Amino acid sequence: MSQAAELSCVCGKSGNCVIYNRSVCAAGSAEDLAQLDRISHQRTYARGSVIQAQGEPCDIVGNIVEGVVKLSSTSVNGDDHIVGLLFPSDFFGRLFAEESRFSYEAATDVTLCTMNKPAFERFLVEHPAIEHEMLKATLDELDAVREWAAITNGHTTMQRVATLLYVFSRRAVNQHAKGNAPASRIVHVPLSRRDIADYLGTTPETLSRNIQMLARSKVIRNINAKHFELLNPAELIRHSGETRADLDRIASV
Amino acid sequence: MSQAAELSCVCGKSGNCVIYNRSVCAAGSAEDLAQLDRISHQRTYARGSVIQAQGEPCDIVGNIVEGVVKLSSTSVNGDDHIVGLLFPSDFFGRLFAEESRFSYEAATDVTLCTMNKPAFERFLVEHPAIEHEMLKATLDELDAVREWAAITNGHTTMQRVATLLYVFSRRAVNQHAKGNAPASRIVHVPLSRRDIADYLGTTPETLSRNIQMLARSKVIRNINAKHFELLNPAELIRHSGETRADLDRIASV
DNA sequence: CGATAACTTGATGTGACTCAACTTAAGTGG
DNA sequence: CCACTTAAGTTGAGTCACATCAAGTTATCG
Repeated sequence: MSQAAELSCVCGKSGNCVIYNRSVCAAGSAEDLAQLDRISHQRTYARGSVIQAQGEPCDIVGNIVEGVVKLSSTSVNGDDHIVGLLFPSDFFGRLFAEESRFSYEAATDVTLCTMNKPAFERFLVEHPAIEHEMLKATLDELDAVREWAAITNGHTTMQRVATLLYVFSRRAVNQHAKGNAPASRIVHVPLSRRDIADYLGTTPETLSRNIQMLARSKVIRNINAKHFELLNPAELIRHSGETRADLDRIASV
Repeated sequence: MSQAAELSCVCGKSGNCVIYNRSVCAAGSAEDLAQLDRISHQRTYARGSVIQAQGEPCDIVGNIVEGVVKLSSTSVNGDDHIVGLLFPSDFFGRLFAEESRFSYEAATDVTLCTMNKPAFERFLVEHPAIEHEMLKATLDELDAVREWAAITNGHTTMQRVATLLYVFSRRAVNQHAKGNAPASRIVHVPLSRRDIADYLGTTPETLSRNIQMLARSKVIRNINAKHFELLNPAELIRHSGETRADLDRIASV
């Protein structure tokens, strides 16, 4: 937070953007970025606030600069379901549609680089190279969502929990360090138990039991509610029911 | 089958394509279509045959002309998971990637309009308007996959079964008739029980029990394994746990 | 430091998976 | 074209993982 606050907008031509080299903006020329710079500006949202409500007309899109945004669907009987998590450099918002079928909510305090949706849509049509990047990114996202759907559906809660923990440990590495660095021993999961449960398709109670089970068997150690120490990564992978290669692929998206 | 066999390719300039007005080709000019016509040709696959194996390099893409293609993922322990079903006019294949993370298999006998992948990719880059349509279609698909993920995850098997039956009844209507015609009384689900189970994230046994339960309570009537008569649509909707509006939206994708 | 939310732990009921037998449908070759 | 074979679908019994309800414990924030 403190660091991101002093940075210019994501696509700023000054080039000091934290996520620049990982977002779609990377495909644009200096002039393109200058143009994007004009239609974008940074905004912060407190944890829990709604960025875009389900079914509401959406007028902003953009990139996550910092924090985690949850993409969720609330059914008629009131239970939430998280269908996606968005991390720094991920694009948010629903292009080319009147309204969003899902709600975008700040799962942590977040910093976003927001743009007026119609303005960005016009920009895309005028810049096929960047629209091409958007298409590629969307195709990757589609694969990732399907992969996650396959995981949440065919596996036990323990397998999902283990997968999530391992993927988060890898993702943190992918974002901070470069190359194929080993997984950090400390895993930070910045989500509440309820959000994790909604993402994994289970309840906070069952989730807690599984986490404690992993802690009792010395696979992880609970530092606090959102921090874990990875004592036995190999065992964690075994619990996930996936191969290491698959897990690393999921984490890389 | 018999009818599709005598039709020219999907994007044929002769304009007698069955799915033309629903596929991305609709955005192209006459010249564009002629160009597509040159790189595409129709192929048929027998039920059960693999169009594109998981993890294999993929060299073809295209549109479904007739039949149903299942997009599935096989995990290490061998159980299949269907992450998507493709119907006539849907695009298949993984653009801009070396290999497909999922396998494409013919769930019924299918007729495809296939194109050489690199050739179509080159075509897209040269035709931003059509690539724009691809992006919109992909965004729609992403929404649909997420919506389905939310359904399979938070609902009981009965709710999923009811949803599937209702959506299939609507989808058939959307494809054959035009406008907001009432749902047909006869629902045709051209998939095997195993495929349906893999799609719904359950087993053939549990699926069968739920279908028989609906039949016993006179909500549907089993004509044969793949055909059902809708005796009480309102009850079916009630069993699905969704609103009618939501179901219709799902079916329209 | 007190209040409220977040998380953990316990007890209990049940939906759905598993293994297994049976029935019906779909191919196949003589 | 019909017996034979094999696959597909249905039904049954038993078990278990997980949701639910409820109480207790630990964080978090004013």
